[in-house]
Amino acid sequence: MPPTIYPDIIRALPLFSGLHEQDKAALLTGGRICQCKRGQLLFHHGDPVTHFYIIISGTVQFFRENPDGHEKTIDVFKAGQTMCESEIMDACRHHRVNAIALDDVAVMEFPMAWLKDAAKKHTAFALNLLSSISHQAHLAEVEAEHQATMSATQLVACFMQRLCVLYDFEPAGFDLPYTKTLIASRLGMELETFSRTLAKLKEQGITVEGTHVMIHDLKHIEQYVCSLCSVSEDCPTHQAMARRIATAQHSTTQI
Amino acid sequence: MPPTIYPDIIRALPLFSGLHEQDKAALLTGGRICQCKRGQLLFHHGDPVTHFYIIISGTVQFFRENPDGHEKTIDVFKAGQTMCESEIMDACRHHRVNAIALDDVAVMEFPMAWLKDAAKKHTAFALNLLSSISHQAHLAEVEAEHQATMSATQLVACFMQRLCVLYDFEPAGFDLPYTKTLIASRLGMELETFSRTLAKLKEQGITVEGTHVMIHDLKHIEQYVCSLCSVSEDCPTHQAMARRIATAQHSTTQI
DNA sequence: CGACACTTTGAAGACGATCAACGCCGGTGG
DNA sequence: CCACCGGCGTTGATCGTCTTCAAAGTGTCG
Repeated sequence: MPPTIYPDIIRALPLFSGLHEQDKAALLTGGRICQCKRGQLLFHHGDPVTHFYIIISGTVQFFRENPDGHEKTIDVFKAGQTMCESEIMDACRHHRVNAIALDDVAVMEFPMAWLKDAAKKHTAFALNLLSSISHQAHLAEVEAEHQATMSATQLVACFMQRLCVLYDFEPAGFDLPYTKTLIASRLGMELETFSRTLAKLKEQGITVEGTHVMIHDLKHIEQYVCSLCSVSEDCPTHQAMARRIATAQHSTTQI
Repeated sequence: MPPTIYPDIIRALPLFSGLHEQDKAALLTGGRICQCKRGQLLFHHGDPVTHFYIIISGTVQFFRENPDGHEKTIDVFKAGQTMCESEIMDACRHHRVNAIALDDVAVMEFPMAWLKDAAKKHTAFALNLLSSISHQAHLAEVEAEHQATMSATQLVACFMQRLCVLYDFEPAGFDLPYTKTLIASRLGMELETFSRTLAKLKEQGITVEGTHVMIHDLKHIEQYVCSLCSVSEDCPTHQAMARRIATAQHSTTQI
């Protein structure tokens, strides 16, 4: 297969950085591209884990149901993100969540053994994988801490910040990339609570009208949200936001 | 150095499984044993990350302070557990938490580069590390979900279950391995809430008197706590509890 | 015996969940 | 073209849960 068929988003993945071009090309032949229509389940909670996935385009939701019918969104993935690496490396045999396509999705899927073999064969790949999973672990730990200690308002403010970093949005004005229902479920709160929280956020300098968000005072939000992690140099979200704050100061005082 | 000086707890670590004895011995020469008195800080939030640690004996607490003086316990580690591998592999330069010795602690510490080199040199080591960090990530994700969806009572019941698995306690009767203050802080709730929760737990079949805990109906607790993860085959806590439940059924109906 | 850390208990208040009603919008079908 | 519907979001009222503040009980150790 000519390597040109692989989207740039895959070739540029940090997971493959440090590999020789020919090794990368050889690895990529192990996967196949797979299209999912909006609403299609990629896998169910309880299904055997069979593949590692890289999202080429579209959005995938991980969620779990508990018997009383409630659904909790575990995470939402966009193009360029990978799925199930930790399930595979943890030797976890069955999926712990449901995965559903929120819109039309293209993923590249690789058999489970491919991931383990790639890590065995290429030291660089193994280190990239370690780095990526370590980072996942960190995010999850921070999330657990936030859920345990933050108010709903803080959680939402924090989420808005992270959105800007993940999607490279301009904090001064951007549109929510998915529905409020989904965001509320992602943050583990009720839609009603989320809705009311948006009003309170105005006091903190975040205006939300419809799907449009404006963060007026980045520095204040930074403080409001992460009084928690006062030493913030290592938090990528904070680093990215700090860069934006610095940039904003060079431009007009009020955007 | 003769390998016999290394405690069994280190030689038996899953991290070293699959390595040749001589490789393992060579690796172990890269570390040194380090004693910490009760109350001593192993490192501060914000300090540069310098070492990977394996606990030989004693208990270490990870915690974070936010400006308003509140402390949140991030995690508590016992002998046989490792610390800071994900900070190192995530290329995180500064510690994200404080680490303090809760009692007299012995750790084996290895320079940061040792961990990366070991992963580069030994495929088996890299895979063990991947497995261990993936597992950490999973635990953190589950914890985040629990914090977002469970009541205080459920959180405590769930914690009691995990204690039994981690410390190999007999659910029918065991003593809490650390103070209630610490447990409350670990679970992200106030001591008062924790204390009141213990009374409510009686209704669910868990009796707590002083530091002594008795779980009367394992099956019921299993259901009460993890109505969340109805497909539970993959959760090690559930597996371990399931085994205990099965065992309990072979003995007297009422313990 | 007193100091101190740890824990329990009570009363008040804040916060989020829940239930219910309604507004908005896009699509479908008559 | 309009009526109807379903998904989405807002708003209000109420209730239960957890936090907060305050006081007092328990235990250990010098």
